[in-house]
Amino acid sequence: MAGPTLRDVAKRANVSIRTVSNVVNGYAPVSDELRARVQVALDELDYRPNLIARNLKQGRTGMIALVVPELDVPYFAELAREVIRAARAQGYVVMVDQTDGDGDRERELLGRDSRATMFDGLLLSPLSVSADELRARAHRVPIVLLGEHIFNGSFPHVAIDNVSAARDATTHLLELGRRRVAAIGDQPYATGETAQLRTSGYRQAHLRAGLEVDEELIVSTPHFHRRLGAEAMERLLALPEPPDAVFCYNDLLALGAIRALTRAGRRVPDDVAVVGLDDIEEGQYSTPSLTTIAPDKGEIARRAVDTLLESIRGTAGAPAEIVVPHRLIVRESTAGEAAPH
Amino acid sequence: MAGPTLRDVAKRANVSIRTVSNVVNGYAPVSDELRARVQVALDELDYRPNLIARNLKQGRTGMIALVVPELDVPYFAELAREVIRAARAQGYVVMVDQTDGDGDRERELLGRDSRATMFDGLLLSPLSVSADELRARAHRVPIVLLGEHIFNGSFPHVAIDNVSAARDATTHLLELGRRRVAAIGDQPYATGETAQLRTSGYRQAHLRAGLEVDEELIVSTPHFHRRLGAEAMERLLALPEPPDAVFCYNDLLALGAIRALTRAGRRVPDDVAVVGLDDIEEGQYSTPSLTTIAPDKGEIARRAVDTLLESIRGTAGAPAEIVVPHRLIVRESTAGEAAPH
DNA sequence: CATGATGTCTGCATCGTTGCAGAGCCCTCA
DNA sequence: TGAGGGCTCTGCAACGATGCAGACATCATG
Repeated sequence: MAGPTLRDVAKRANVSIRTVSNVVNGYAPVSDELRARVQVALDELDYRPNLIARNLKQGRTGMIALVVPELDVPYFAELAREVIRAARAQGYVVMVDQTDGDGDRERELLGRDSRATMFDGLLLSPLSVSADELRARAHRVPIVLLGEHIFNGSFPHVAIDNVSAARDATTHLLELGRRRVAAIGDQPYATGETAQLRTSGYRQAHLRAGLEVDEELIVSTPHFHRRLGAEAMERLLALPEPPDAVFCYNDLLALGAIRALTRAGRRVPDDVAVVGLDDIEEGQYSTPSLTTIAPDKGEIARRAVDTLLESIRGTAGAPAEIVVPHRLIVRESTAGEAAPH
Repeated sequence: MAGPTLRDVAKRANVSIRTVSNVVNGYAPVSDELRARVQVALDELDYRPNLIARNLKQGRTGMIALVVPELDVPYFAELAREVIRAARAQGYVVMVDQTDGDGDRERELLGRDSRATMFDGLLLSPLSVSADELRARAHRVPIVLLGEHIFNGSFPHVAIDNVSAARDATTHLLELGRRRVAAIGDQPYATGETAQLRTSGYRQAHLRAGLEVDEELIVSTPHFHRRLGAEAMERLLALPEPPDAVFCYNDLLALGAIRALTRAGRRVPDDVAVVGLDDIEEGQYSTPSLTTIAPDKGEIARRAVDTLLESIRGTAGAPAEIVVPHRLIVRESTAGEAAPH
């Protein structure tokens, strides 16, 4: 199973190992005659360089790791795709790992026996590891954080402006004339920082419109999955005064909410308008199609990869908070008029 | 940036490098006193083993690569999740790469300078590389193929029985009393082997029901994406005698088709019933929810990983065609009665 | 002709780890 | 007492590649 090594090729071509290496890499000048002879031997043996050995010698692997909670959450899958593409453009490959949203697994990744040393850098989308834990554990591998707002000067961090994104979504609903706008996805505990930022934006929108927030309309969910969106919506529909619009903290929640509305016989957007966040492809094809806040995923991936590579090459400045643009995309789930009350 | 090595720890604890290694790995017996001293040095320096060096020495990396066409296609994302999980259960990590459905990229992966040598094995879901090409290029790395039917004895291959899956889907529609059942997703050219198997199952179902296939109702699509499903459906609706049911070769096509139907004002399933294939999570929450053929993805992942590891460990038998079960899941998109013509 | 510059090619050391063979030491038992 | 065995611990070589310094031959130059 083990392939031929430089030594084998060298023996066959009757030259030194070093010369074969030079031919393979084109490093040093080699005469045409020798080069040809070596090339023949390379071909005959079908030599492939052992990248592990090369990596050991050079102290780098050309691999970065992307760690996300769940790969089958469309947002992360789409982001992963962009990251892989951005890394490839810079000559790096990406190893994708998922933590299943499990804090222990996230910590394990930073632990003593982790495979982190195999990578030149880490792109991390943490769910429950705190910045302090990260700082305590991650010494030697450059890290860039994605999405979650646990930045405190220790690590570069790439994300959209969550507050203004949520504000834009909510304002859109208020401008449609909706007056009971619910919010699905708050997470009022330590690791729910992103969710809290979005709640903050939701409140700001009301404040600016001179409206009160009905606290009953803010529903928490431990995760951002379809099922929880549907359940939260059902609870909202059971209120004495149900909402006429919902801002969901991601598209999956929104799709779940729409599902619950449809099942309950409510029309979207006529009875209840729905806005999501993430702009996953699915939202373009759902019925009704989904109005959403679209983060620029390509830009997130590129900035994250670029920042990580700078850090790897040692050309990085101080860790920065990088804010990537987002925009509102209006589709059917909010396109109609509000039904008269 | 470079961390402490065994040598550094050894120097500090005043023992040999080998003893430190023994403590780290627990290989050989070490007296309690020495062990304690070494442990202190390990902790003080925060030693982490250099996995690249370990890999070089041991000739294995503990990494396998999973190569799929597109990671943001839900089926592949869900499969990737299962593969990562199955591999982790066996102590392996998975590097996910995508080829963007690009044959050249698939070939590049097998080429001289590929990173394939970094992996103990390859899980490949090829789109356009043929078995012959694979055989010619992939010598030393164990390979297991997923999904596509290019098996010819050279490589182990894990997939569902595509013919019977398609037959089951089509039969379900026929048994509902539908009589003009369309098929979306045929690919009548060299690299469309899987699609052709499904077309074959579609025909078999008609044959067994004693019905003719109207060739006009079989629509080809170069890819399996939502947009193409919608476009294909529009073409079918434009026929003088449009279908009253559609079997789509994957769920994305089906969701696109449903979208086109809804937009055209047709009711699903009343006017047109729709069946997909893959059982992606999205289909459970779409409106209407999607009847589909569900491959056992967990089983596919486990069998593929197990087979690959056997091959890596050299305990494999002859390459086998492994068939994984599937089942029909009936949801709203076919649950109703056909509308009277 | 001596000198140095240039162009090829080579051998040795090294990356950080583990496999292997064996050195000491202490204890047991004939 | 001394041979044998078990327990710890160590040093050397090796995995397969590249960095570096230098050997050797050739050639131009003063």
